[in-house]
Amino acid sequence: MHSQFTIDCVILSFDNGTLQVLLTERNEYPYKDWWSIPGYFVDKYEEMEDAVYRICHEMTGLKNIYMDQLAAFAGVKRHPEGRILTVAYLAFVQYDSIKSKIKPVSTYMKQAKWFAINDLPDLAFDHLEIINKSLGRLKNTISYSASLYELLPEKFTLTQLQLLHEAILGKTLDKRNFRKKINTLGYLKPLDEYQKGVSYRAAKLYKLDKRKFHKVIGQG
Amino acid sequence: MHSQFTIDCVILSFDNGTLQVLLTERNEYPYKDWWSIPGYFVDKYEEMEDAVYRICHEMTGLKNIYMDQLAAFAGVKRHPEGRILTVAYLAFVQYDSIKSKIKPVSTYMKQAKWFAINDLPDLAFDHLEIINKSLGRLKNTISYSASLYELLPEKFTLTQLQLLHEAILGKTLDKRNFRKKINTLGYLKPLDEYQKGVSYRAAKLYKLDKRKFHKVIGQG
DNA sequence: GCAAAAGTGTTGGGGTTACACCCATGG
DNA sequence: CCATGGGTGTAACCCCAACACTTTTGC
Repeated sequence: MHSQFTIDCVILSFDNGTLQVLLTERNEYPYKDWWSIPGYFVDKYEEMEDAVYRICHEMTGLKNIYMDQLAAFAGVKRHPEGRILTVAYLAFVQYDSIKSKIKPVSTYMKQAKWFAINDLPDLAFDHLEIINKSLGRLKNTISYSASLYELLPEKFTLTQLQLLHEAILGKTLDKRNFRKKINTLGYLKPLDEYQKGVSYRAAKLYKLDKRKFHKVIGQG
Repeated sequence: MHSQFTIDCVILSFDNGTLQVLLTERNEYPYKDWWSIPGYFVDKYEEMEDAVYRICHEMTGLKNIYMDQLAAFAGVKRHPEGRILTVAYLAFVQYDSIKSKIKPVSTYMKQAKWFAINDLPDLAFDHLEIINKSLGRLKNTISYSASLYELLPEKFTLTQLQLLHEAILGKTLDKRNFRKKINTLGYLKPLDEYQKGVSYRAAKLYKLDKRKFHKVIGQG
């Protein structure tokens, strides 16, 4: 028995210099065979915080990802079978580590697939609007949120981090200034490891020092 | 005929150096005779943007105030008669100009009254949580939002503006630095008018130049 | 004249911007 | 040896924080 509202999850990632969003192909009416952001009805006695994890898992196969509430959407005509309110959530995940795990558990979705944010298919319901709202949120919370680093591999190069910032902000940044700033932040740990398999000078790898991050951000 | 979700309005104001929130005394069960933030059910075919104005007017007598969506709240136990999701909205209004107009239109509320944010009565439902979330939002959006100035009279002194910032940020600010910063903003218009009825040097009055505000903020 | 708040500048430090070349690696 | 991205410093400027006294007014 479920309630009369749904949860939809905007799951963003970063690959190839562009932001990616995880979409699912619907296997049920309405909007059968359309791409949509993963979502479903909340159970009657289920807290939203629990529902969002369950639904994300059932629709995409992904587990244990951290989601933030984005907004409620309740346009009278957003759902063809009568108004259904949805609460949208936003999550960041790193592309590579979960690539192979993406597969709907529920038969409600046929498949799940990444799409570049600039090259989306037609979307079910008002899901385009929801995605656009997510991008605005991302722009505002950049650099205040550890979850930004969920978008990158655990070990990343400074160039990857810069490309991510550029993709979010929609403008190019100066390499030297970017690195200077990164240094002053104090919560990026340089590793004694380097990129592999590239046909040019291998870049140093870094990782987020979560301890220090929370110390620094907690105060600022 | 209404839907199965409600809208609740956090209406903030500023008077006497402290933030104030407008609460309504409930005249119906559940939580009859309790103080609550004004809210009610959305009609089945009513857009949220319309509902929020209607509900605000019916419960408080206030019209034409601008509201922003804050978040959805849907705790299983938040409503004693079964889970009811609410979408909370946030508005700022200036205290003096609407003091006399505050009176519920609907009999669903007995009265509406301002409370200092630091001295709230027990509240119905999860309304305390909703108010606390509003204050967090206010802190984050300070100085980016023209609606901040809805909290002040149309003509205000720089000291009033400073006290408002201090109330929101929860710390004192340096007078000279504050004024210097205000000057650089470029969207506060000094008037050729002064405070009246004070027993000390009368302060110059200012008002927000909305034209310039949108020019400046639109770019930054 | 006194109480109460208005109004006003300067300095030092920290952060941001603009800008260009050499280095290491794989093919 | 060439193509590709990795990595590095300095100077000008702007913004922010710290700090105290004089002015105006009503009573």
